[in-house]
Amino acid sequence: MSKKRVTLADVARLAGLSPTAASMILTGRPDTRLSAEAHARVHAAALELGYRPNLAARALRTDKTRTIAFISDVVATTRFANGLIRGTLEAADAAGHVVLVLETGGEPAREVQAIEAALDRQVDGFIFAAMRAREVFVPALPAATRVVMLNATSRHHPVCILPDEFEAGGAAVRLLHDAGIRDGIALIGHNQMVEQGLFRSETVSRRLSGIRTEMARFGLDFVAEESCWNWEARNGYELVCGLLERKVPLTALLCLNDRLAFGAYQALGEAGLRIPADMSVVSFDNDELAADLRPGLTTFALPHEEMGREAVRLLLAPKSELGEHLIPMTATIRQSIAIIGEGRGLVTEMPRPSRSN
Amino acid sequence: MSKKRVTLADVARLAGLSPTAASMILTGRPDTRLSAEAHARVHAAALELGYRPNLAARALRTDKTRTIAFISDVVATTRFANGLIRGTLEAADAAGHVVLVLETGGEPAREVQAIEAALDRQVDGFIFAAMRAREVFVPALPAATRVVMLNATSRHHPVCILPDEFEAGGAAVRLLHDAGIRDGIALIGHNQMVEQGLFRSETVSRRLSGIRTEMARFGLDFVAEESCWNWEARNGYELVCGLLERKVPLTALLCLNDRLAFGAYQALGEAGLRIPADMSVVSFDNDELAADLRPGLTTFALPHEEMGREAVRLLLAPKSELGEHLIPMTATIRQSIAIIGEGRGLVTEMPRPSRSN
DNA sequence: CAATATTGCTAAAAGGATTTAGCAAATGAT
DNA sequence: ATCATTTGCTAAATCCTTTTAGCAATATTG
Repeated sequence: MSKKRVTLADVARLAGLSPTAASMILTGRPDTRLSAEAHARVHAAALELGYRPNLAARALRTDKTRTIAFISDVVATTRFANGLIRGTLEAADAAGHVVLVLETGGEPAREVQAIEAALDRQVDGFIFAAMRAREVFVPALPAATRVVMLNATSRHHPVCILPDEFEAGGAAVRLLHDAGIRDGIALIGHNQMVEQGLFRSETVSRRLSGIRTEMARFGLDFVAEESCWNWEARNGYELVCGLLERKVPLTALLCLNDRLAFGAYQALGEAGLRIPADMSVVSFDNDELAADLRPGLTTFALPHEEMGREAVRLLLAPKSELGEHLIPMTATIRQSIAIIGEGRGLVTEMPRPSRSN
Repeated sequence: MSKKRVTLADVARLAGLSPTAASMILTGRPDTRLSAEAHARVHAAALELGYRPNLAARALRTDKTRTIAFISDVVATTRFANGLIRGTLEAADAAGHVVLVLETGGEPAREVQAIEAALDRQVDGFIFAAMRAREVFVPALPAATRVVMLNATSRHHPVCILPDEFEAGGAAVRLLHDAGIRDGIALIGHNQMVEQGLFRSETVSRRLSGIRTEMARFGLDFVAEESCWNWEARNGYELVCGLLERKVPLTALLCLNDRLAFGAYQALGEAGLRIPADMSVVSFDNDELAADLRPGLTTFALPHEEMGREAVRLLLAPKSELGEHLIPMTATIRQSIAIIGEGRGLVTEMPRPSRSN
């Protein structure tokens, strides 16, 4: 009938024991010498009263909150890197932790604020996530703070998680090669600066490096390398229109992301070319879009969800496992490549939640 | 040099005052009678030591954490309702609060767990969000708990925020009417069950109701009402292919979401029909997709971001403002309607973050 | 049997803030 | 000069849990 919260003292009283005993039993201390009967009485009392420990009080004493701070530029608030947060939430939940999500828009001032807000709340660790894999500036933190960089790197925090772009780049080339394609392959979205790792994501330069390495291994050459700065649908459209106008002999398009590929689809459609009969297309990201295109787009997914899960695992691991953790990118095979050889890394498509409003 | 946290006692000591005084001054109590000099000394000391209050300790005493629980089915982890969380984070940040994000996948068991995890951490209030606006089951909560339903409703929690679908439905019809279109309007995605509010989102039934009311007001009739259960691109494609086969005389397609519209684009494209010259299209959602289509799709955006902000405002408002809070949906005018009259509610398109990996 | 170990449990302190009750000095009223 | 207020500040209690140190009773050992 009383409106107050049930406290540990209440449980102890009902069990006829001291709060000390109740605490030891409920927190499952190993070395305690309390009787089996005491255990039973305390657990029964806790159940009967519906006891829930006050985590603020516990945090005050133990400095542990079972709370993780997820600090990102725009991960939670754009659709792009959504899997990162999905994986993080899922793994945190499984580990009995909870996630404080803070977005900074990449602004250093807000970043500092976010970190302070999290520190004030005694979080157990930090995950710094970035929408595009990149070096992220992390303001100074207390020495012992546990930190994992997710889809990001940092000079001061060596534990980081990245997609294995080099391998995926090679795999994309293999997919075309296995399909019997030898000539007329165009690279869509190449950019000198990016390739040299000067701008944007460091990982994309690895993707390109993987592509070139594998092309060389097979003795293949690009018939064209179309460069652009942004990777939007419009850019893909314009680049492919250009190629068609110049009558470059094309067999396959290796697009650096799905939006470029979407633009390519539009250009090819308007030119009356059929995919994959007249042209094969392969791409990266596995955007939601890729499944809706006609025909479905074969593309290498960024393993965001898996990366998020791994971030939580590393953050809560007993000792930190330093270094880069590369997560494999798997191909989702659809119908955009005229497959002659057998597909590798084939993944059946996952059902997605459908939407109605 | 010491590694320990700076505590209020340290500040008080440095200022030559009691912790009581320091607390009163730093929390900015109004009625205190402490001297101006004392204020100055305490603030100076806090600054010098870099004092940050321990929120766990404060929470223990005051039961306030400046933390909000955002509990949703799949909002944070799908791209669809992303704006909800963006708006929430933004407004919470502005109000000096922090957001605990918990996803339940809509499973009642996980919902209960999530609520308990949040209650254990003494959150100041709950926002229950749903991907599609719908009645959400909320497990019992302590009586005084502050709750806002976001894009959702609940029998027990009267404060809710919904998009103004009725109005938007009418506005979509007006857009076509203003463009001089009188005949050959097809409704794509109609569904009897949805319209009666029996399934899915309650708000979509309002959207349909707004559409029909406005059609009636103008004395217009649909030339066809194509029904389907899912609202994916493939459904739009199939429905429009069907209409074309049956040679229904079409002028405009009123699609119930952008994915259906995307499918319609594909079907029209394959049939060699041009938008908007041969066919106007209008739709709902303002999916990212809508901007990438050729031509750009005119569509009514779900005001998710604004809704998220409003949720925080209502949650933290001094007294709860009961009832439904309808947020207007604004049209983003692109090129998919042959505009003859003048466009209303025209919104220039916002730049979106571009993406490269 | 006396000395020692073990068992089963508890009192009290600690963690860091807020808040209630109240003290001493200065000021004002009579 | 005396009593009542006001001013400026503080001691101590409180929130709830964990943890250290240790007590009393029983069991074991020499």
